[in-house]
Formats: sequence, C-alpha cells, structure tokens
Amino acid sequence: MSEAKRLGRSRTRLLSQVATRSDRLVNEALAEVDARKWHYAVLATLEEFGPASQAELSERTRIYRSDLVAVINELTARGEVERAPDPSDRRRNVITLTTAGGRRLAALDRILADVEEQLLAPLSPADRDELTRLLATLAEHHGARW
Amino acid sequence: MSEAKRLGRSRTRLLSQVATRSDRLVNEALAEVDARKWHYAVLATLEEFGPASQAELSERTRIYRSDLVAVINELTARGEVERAPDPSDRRRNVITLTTAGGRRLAALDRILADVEEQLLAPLSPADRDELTRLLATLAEHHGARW
DNA sequence: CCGATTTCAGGATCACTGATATCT
DNA sequence: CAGATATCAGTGGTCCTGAAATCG
Repeated sequence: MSEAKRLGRSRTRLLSQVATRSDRLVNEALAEVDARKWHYAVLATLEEFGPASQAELSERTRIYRSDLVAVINELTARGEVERAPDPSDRRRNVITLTTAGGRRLAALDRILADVEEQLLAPLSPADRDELTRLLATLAEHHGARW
Repeated sequence: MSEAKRLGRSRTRLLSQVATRSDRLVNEALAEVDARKWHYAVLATLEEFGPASQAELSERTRIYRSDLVAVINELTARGEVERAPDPSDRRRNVITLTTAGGRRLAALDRILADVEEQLLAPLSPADRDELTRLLATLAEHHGARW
C-alpha cells in the first residue's frame, strides 16, 4: 500500500491528482510547439461547428468570455483564425478558422493523442473505454445542470 | 448528442472538466464552514501518520513547501494544529494535531462524504468502485515516478 | 563547506466577477 | 428602456521556481 486510507480513497482527491498530472502533460506538450490547450479547444470547436461568435465559442469551449478575448487575439496574431464584425448583428464578431488554423489543429491533434497515450499507459483498452464512459457520464450529469 | 466529437472524446478534457466540477463542489462546501481542501489534507494526514515536519507533510499532502507555510499558519491560528520547534533537529518544526483539530477533521469528513455523493450521484455502486480503481491505477502510475 | 529545512517573494495559468461601451 | 455582446480590470486559488536564513 502506498496511499493513505483517508486521502487515498477520496475520489475527489484522486480526480484532482490525476487531472493535475494530465493537465501538466498537456501543457508541457503544447508548450513545446508554443500552444495552449485553449488554442486547441477553440480550433477544434470551430472546425466542428463552423464560424461562431465569441459568445457561442465561450459556451462550447467553456472558456470564459473574458478569457476568450486574449485567446482569440493570440490565434488571430498567428493567422489561425479570423475575427470580423458580423454584418447582420454588429455587436458580434464572427470567428472563422483559416486554412493555417486547420493545419495547426491537425498537428495539435497528433500531439494530444501522444499525451493521452502517456496518460492512459497503465490501462488496458477495455479499461480506457470504461474510464471514458464513466467520465462522460459524470461530465454529462454535471455539465447540463449548474 | 450533447458533446463534440473531438473534444467530447478527449480523456484529458473530460478529466479536467469533471475535476473542475469536483473541486468546485469541494471548495464551496468547505467554504461554508470556512475551510479549504488543504486544511483537510493536512488534518487528515496528521491523524493518519502522526506529528510530522513540514517537509514530511508537504510530501504526503503534495502541498508545496512554500504554500504549506500559510496553511499551517491558518490552522495554528484556529488552534487545530500546533507548530513547535523539533528539539532533536532545530531546523525542523513539528506539527501536531490538537483535539480541536481532530473534531474539525471529523466534521470535514462528513461534509466531504456528502460532496462525493453529489459528485458520483449518476453512478451505480459498481461504477463508483470501477472509477475509483481506474483513478487509483493512474494516480499510482504517475505519482510514483516524476 | 555541503545539504536539509523553513520561509518569503514572485510567476503563470486558470476559474470567475464586475464594470463599461456598444449595439439590437 | 431591457438585453446581448465584446472588452478590460482585477481577485483568488493552484502549481511551481528561486533565493535567503538557519541549522546539522
């Protein structure tokens, strides 16, 4: 036995430990190519749902509207997305994925696949599926109703 | 379907979402009684392993040595732990759980049990065991070797 | 002199709040 | 006017680094 009886059995603590480790792996891997996980979240969401306002992006990525501003700034500076005023509602900006952004997304996808492999290394394929299912259940349950 | 194909299947992302939700529940519940999760970690570790130096506590709780100072300050101010110089090695402080600290720990234990119940609400008992096993496997694998 | 321990100062990222200006 | 949107400023917790002071 290598863990405490109280703390070692706390699911909230296990969750936080594993998530911290996971975040660290993700951040380090992305930092090597000068990216952050929020960049990935925005690029992936744009590819899946198409151009969107910042409010929509904030809801889909769960990045706070206030933090999203800086992320979009960084991505536009790299030419990976474009920010243009929406002609039909001039309060909105429309954020669009560029072709460079699409290429970037593909590169980040490969990096993150490697990270997941590292993270899940001790688990069998069946265990990985099981973990995904359990986490998805929890995310769904808590994500819908706040 | 309520989640994205890419982001919705990323285990690192699911993990981070669920952990964020879990941390939020923990922090809110503890804030109601004016506590923080680090308070709990220190109190529980002291009860399990007995009096310890700050370096030992830092390793056991995974709270950084620099952050631990403030946590011990807060706990001593409440009378839940005592900090005294170690007579056998005067570089060290010996941190000891007080009886008030023991009572406090019991109260926090009940609160955290409620939080875990909320967090794991959508899972069957078998699923909860399975989740605990998978997370413990990952924590063990990544915790041992850094 | 080297190493361990505690402490302080600070950085980076993240989750979150509040306020403001602009537009519908 | 109410409500939505984008932006900016700032808080607090967490994870982490570096350095100083003290002691073995």
